[in-house]
Amino acid sequence: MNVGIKDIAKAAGVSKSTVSNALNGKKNVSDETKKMILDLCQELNYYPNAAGRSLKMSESRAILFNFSDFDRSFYLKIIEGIHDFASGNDFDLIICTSKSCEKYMRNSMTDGAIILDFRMENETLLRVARENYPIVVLDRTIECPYIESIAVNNSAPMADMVQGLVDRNYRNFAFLGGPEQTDDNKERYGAFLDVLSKNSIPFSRENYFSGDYRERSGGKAARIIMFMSEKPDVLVCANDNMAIGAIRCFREMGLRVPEDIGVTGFDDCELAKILGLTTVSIPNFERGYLAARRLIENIHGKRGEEKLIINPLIKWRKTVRQ
Amino acid sequence: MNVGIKDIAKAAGVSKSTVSNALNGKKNVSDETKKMILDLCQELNYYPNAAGRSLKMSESRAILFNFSDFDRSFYLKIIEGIHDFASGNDFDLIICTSKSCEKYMRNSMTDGAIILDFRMENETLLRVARENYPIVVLDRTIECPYIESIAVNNSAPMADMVQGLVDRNYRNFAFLGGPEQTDDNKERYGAFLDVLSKNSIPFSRENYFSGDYRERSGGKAARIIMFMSEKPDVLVCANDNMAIGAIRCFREMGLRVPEDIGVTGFDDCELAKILGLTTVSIPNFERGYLAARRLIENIHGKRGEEKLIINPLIKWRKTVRQ
DNA sequence: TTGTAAGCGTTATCAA
DNA sequence: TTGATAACGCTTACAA
Repeated sequence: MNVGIKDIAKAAGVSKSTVSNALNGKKNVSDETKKMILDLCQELNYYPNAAGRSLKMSESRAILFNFSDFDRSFYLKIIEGIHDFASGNDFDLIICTSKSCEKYMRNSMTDGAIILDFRMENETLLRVARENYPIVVLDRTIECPYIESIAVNNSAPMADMVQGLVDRNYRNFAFLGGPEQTDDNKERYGAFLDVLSKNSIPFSRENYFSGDYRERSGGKAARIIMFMSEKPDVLVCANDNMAIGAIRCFREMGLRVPEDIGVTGFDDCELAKILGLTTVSIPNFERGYLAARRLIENIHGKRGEEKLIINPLIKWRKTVRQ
Repeated sequence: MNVGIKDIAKAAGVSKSTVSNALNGKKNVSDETKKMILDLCQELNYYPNAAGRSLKMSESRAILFNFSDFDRSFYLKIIEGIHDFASGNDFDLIICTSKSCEKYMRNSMTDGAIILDFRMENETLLRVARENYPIVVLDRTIECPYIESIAVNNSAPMADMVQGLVDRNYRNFAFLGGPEQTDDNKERYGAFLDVLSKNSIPFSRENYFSGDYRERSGGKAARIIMFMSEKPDVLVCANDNMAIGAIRCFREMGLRVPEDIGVTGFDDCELAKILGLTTVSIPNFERGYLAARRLIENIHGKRGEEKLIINPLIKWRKTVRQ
């Protein structure tokens, strides 16, 4: 149906092997024949079928990136970082958004994968990762020789930020968490609790709200807070999107930020900059770039580097009082 | 290296065909054998190799999306729309960011493609599109039975918006264009010129600035405008990102928007909402959704539907005077 | 320098 | 209900 290697062979009056050799720059083919074949490929508009090729070769010079949350625009920055390193190193990038991602990790179309999807299960990754299919995870840590992680240090900056809030005289804290199984959320919440307890500030579980990292769940929490008799004076959110949702909702309902209530986020997305949200800034382009570099090093057989940890900075802006 | 169908066959003591039949739900295999095979697949952690399969089948139930501009976060919305329809119809979505995209359009890993990348050449698309590889383009129109387009009506809303500016008593216009070869830009600029000429408002080519749709080029244009002796009273931008870049720069340099100069965009991205940018609102989730629907209809052989044109609305916000 | 033939992991056809 | 075999498009020994 499509023009294939054998069509070229026929048209050129040579064998398939010769065409293959010519195309792959092997030296056992005369310049004359080679030129003829190359011209013919152009003319007949031939393009090698990668399925056939990678079936045979089991290497593809391509990597896979998996994500599935479209609410968070920092994914674009990560993708850009991955793309940047990969294409600079002559690797293609394929992005997969579905759970059927497992299929693409096993089909010899890619040589390794970068995962940033909390719905992806550890078990799946452990099943798939192997000598010649390394994986880099961006949102967790997994003990496995073929899985590396580029971790973001969540605890330290969250602790510093909460301490900063205490120093700014906030005393009645609320926390809006993300999906509870995620390491991100655990670490952020853990650091938050630690600092409060270190400062002997009580925290009641009633002031914990459960969200899903999406803007909508920020609004939901804000609406509940509006009806609390004793309102918290600051809402610490496990990510920016929820913080933004909360701020919008507070303002719509007439609560001023930061005068009536402070709000903080985590991520430093585009909107955070614009809105002046106090938050923790994760360098996402760099994160993607480093992930791609690690993965490709692994694909080339370089193993056992030490775990990379990225240390984000706090951006004090105007959604908390000075 | 990976466990394959023949390993299962061997372990089960049956033939490859039987395993294949069992896995693909064919009815010519006894319940007993089937269960045994399925259990074995679980246990041995077998996963069919998609390269092998699609080589044989030349259909993959997957579609390809191509883009390459990471500055524009509306891509995420489009991806979400595509993903939504595709996964609802049991198609996988693969996203490709590089020019090597052509490779993936030809490798039988996908059944069709959606293109939104102005660097992709028409010629390439014409070469690739065929009976069983339909394409949907989102940023242009191509005459070809296998290429459909979901177009955004650029002219009408741009014309209405510029007329609205005239009605608001703006008289000295500047225009910041995108990449000049793109249809988007041509139509937006064309409509802009039309309305001015209809209103007998002169427009000098000196007031045309050339950009690349990225934020940075908005800043560049703004800086030039700052040094013009006779400043325009409104800057019409071919997209939001450039408008945002321009506004930031104006404000940094002490020019007030809209008091000293009006600014308009095109897209209605997230930031536009926050910043109160007057712009044209393109429904991107829907655009992606419709593109996926069209593409999958085409894959199923449904051809010759009429061209879809999306009509965006104008959002009058606060970067122009009332 | 070129060609022949085997094999990568599947599915489809047809015979048992 | 099952199994043997050919085929998909490609690369690669190895033979010519």
